[in-house]
Amino acid sequence: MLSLKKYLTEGLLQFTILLSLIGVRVDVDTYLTSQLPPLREIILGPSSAYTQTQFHNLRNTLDGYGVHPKSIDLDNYFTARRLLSQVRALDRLQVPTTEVNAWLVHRDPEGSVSGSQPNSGLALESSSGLQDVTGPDNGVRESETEQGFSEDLEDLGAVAPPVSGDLTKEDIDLIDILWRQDIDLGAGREVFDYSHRQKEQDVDKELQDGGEREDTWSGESAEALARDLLVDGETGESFSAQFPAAVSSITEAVPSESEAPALQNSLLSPLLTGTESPFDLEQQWQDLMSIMEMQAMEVNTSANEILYDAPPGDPLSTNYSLAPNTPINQNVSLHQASLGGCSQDFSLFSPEVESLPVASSSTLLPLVPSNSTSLNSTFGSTNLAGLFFPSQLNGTANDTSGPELPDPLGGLLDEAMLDEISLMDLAIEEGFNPVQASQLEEEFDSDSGLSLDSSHSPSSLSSSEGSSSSSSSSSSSSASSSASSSFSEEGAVGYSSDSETLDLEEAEGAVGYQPEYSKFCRMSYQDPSQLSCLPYLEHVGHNHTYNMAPSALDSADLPPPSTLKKGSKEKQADFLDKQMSRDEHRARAMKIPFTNDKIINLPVEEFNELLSKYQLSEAQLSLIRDIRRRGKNKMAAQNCRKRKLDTILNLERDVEDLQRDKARLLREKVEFLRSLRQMKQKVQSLYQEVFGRLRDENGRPYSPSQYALQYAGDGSVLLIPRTMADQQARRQERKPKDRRK
DNA sequence: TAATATTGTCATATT
DNA sequence: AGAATATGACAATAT
Repeated sequence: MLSLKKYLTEGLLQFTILLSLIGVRVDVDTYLTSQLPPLREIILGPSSAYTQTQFHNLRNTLDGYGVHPKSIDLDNYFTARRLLSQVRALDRLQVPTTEVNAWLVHRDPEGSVSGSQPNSGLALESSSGLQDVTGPDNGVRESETEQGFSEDLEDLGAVAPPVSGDLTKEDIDLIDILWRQDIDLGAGREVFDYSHRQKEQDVDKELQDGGEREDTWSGESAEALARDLLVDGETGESFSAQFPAAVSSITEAVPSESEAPALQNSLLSPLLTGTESPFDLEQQWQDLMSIMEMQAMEVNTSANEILYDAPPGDPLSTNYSLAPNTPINQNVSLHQASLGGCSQDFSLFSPEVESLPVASSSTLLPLVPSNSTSLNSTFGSTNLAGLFFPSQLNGTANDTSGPELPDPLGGLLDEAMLDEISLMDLAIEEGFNPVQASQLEEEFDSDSGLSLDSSHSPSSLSSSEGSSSSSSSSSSSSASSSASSSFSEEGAVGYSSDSETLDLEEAEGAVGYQPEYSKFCRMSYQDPSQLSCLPYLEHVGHNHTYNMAPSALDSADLPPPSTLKKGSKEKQADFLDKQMSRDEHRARAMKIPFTNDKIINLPVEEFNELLSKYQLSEAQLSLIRDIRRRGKNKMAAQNCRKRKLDTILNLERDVEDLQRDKARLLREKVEFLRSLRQMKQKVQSLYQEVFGRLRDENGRPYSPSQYALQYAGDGSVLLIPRTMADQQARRQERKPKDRRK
């Protein structure tokens, strides 16, 4: 048996956890408010309920255990889905619909940029938001560029393919599992929590059911990846054939700003011709992305590394690494001077790299230490990438660790998230099955926010006093499916027999139902079997019918009279005496002419009427009044305790829901980051594509060190000298800094 | 028998 | 003002 004290204590702990969770929420909200307004509602709903919880409003029914009204949960579910779809929408680059116009606004044949400002090119590019993706930049640098990227992406009209969804699911699942673990480990109360056990059973089911989903994509994606990799004959760039980058029109502006249709064709033809249908391309992209995601997951072994430090085999993550130094980046910059900003990203597309994730992560880890040779061999593709890109570009991209703007996304990876991620890593290390995880995630999502919704159930609110209502507390009571069992267990005086009708009466202080109470009470004591419904209430089977008249007990509690013979009558009487409450004994001693049941449960008027019918001594009247008072208080105490218990259980449920929400938000956050990474890569690739095909009036390619493409707000792309780009970049850099200070 | 859990009772506050 | 109810604290009882 579990003690109520323990329960209370646990409830308090849960409440504390809840508060802490709320604190976390603030952070999350800050990050996601713009994109995810509903999240705030989801979280605030339950939290607000706690502050306003009033026991008066709680139903005293223990029913509803295991009952999960799903209304709110569905909201959460759909909200999450919608948000995810939005995120994924960002991921889809539909370049074909984008019109790219390259204008040569200003020409600087002298190449002063490269000469006077050797590193300016880098700075410029990073500021424009392109370079950071490719470069071995550290976290700081990356952060600065990221903003520009997202904006640029929006300008490009990026739309998300469902591809990323498949990839991220696995990750999400893993995170989910971790979270579940966390919850399970932290929930000591589960031992006696009936509902909790049910949940656990559900989880087990989920684990069993969800084995089939994930296996399919990984293998296919690898093939698709290899098949999609192309190397551009002219530039040497390796890029994915599925690359949706279909530039509808690229206009090179000569100094006179006249269009050059020839260039347009030259640019577009290679991209558009020979590519497969858009659908296939997207599918292939999905596969590719999925592989990259998988790679990232497997490579990451330490909690903090997962997003912040880019593991050697995870080029994607390098973009988000907060740690200044990443082994692979260092190696690249030091030993492969030619490695271009984009080269690293493109390395992902190389079959070698792709094959890595398939292998166990252990193979990758040994490479982490600054072992240039191993890295080179492992990431041979990077060498190729370096060759593909002009040296100038590479040089600029390589290492510019100047004062950079903090990555706007960097804030997303706060301490809390680190913890979460670490958990995820642990789960991975412990051999969690991604397939199961995915399955869990599905179930998990569907269940999230259950209690939240239930807390808002109208019926519960209307129950007692309209003045204030604690949504959380009322939720459980609203579910009256198991009302009968719980009620009978504690012998609760008809209070909760009919939650709906009684509540209304109670609100008005009506006592009309009380005459029924004795019946309920008797029945409840009569039928101990019902007590077993709730494990922690089994003990309630004791007969505490102190206030019940002996006559009532005779009919109700005694075994069949036939079995009792004359000799047993005395025993029976003794038994009855023992069964009687103290007040009943007193009443009998005082020869009270009516039952305690009536004394206690009769309405005032009837009670007074009853008293008037008899000639009672002062002592008798006093005893009757005490009996009535004590009896009512007894019921009140029972109800009070029941309400308290409900409140605690509801709080516990709310905590679980909040934890679920937190996990979900975390998953979404990770997914956001992942999408952003992918988008940056795509934009970088597109940039290289477009820039590499630009030709001046003499048919010669522009030098990356002297010119740069710049995205305009209207979606167009301008070819401008790096000097100008540099200036603009600086301007953009300062603004955010100033705002912060 | 000790420890724990449950229930009853009282005092008090609230409705 | 009085009755009913709620609730914390403690006692009594049961397991």
